[in-house]
Amino acid sequence: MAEQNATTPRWLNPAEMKAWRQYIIASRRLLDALDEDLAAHDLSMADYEVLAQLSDAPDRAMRMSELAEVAMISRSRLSHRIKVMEQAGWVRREPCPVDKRGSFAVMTSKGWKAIVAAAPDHVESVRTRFLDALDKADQKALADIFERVTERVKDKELDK
Amino acid sequence: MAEQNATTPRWLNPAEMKAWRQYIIASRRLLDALDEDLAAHDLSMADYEVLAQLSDAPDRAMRMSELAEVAMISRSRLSHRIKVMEQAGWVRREPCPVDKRGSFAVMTSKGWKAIVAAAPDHVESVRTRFLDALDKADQKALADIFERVTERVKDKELDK
DNA sequence: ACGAGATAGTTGAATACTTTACTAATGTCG
DNA sequence: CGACATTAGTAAAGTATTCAACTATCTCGT
Repeated sequence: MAEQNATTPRWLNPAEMKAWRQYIIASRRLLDALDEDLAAHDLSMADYEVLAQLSDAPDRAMRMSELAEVAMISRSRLSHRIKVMEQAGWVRREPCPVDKRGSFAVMTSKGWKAIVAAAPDHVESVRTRFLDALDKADQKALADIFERVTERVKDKELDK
Repeated sequence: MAEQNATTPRWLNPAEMKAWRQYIIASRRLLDALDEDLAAHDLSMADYEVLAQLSDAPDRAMRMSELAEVAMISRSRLSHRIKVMEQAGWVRREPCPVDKRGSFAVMTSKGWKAIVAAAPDHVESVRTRFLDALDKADQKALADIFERVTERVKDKELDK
């Protein structure tokens, strides 16, 4: 249960409200737009992230749990997605010899082709829809701000 | 189909990469955390947004299409959500007398109580997890940046 | 006034995701 | 060693969301 805010809540002042609303609205639009762009390659942002992480791993193989972790999705969800990626021929599973409970997701050459085909368009989307709106100072400011946000979110995570 | 990037793609340089990754990762964590916080009130971010928008409308009533628009979800999705909110007794539908195709979503007093109960906790979440990481200059910088992002995304939307 | 197209809203089916529970294997601590 | 808790991964069931019709109404040009 959330803590009781017994005291009068401190509503957002106009500047806070503007920062929050602009951020949250732009982010939704941006993410939707990036998803639309990726749809041309039959990918969602989540699937792209899974494949991108996998393609960066040694031998383009990764344990399921670790892949779920770095792609920031649940194990169950990853399991489902890998099932459909397997059907698409982009990935196959291999048992882990060391830990017999475990299994690897391994990217196939077809999967590699898929990510290589999608990546340039995706990067270009990120540029034209997001990065091009930022000068160098903005890049730095954003990186710093969201690094702090990550810290805060993580901290609060712990004390629950 | 996406435009062909026939030329060598311009990959992200380290500063660009950092801004993008910090932003995207922090945002996912943040949104997940806010959703978790709202779960204490049986709400998702999307449902909260629907109710918040509705509670701000004159007579706490709004046409379905307009509500979908401002809450940034599809009409179909809104239709489904309103069905469950109706079951929860938070909202009821009323036919529009002027346009007989149309209908209003109207917030009930029970729905009002629900949003009034959730809002202070939610605002507090937004503060502690996000706004508290920003000083006044950051607030301004963020608002400006994401205003530009919204413009860019909207512009590209048009030329497709 | 009327017919072609647009709009509002909903629905059912398909797909995606979450939750919960389960198996099998591993770690751990007396 | 050997019970007990923990971890890896999956799967079934339940819920949510998208997609593709579909109905009813409205708009507009002629």
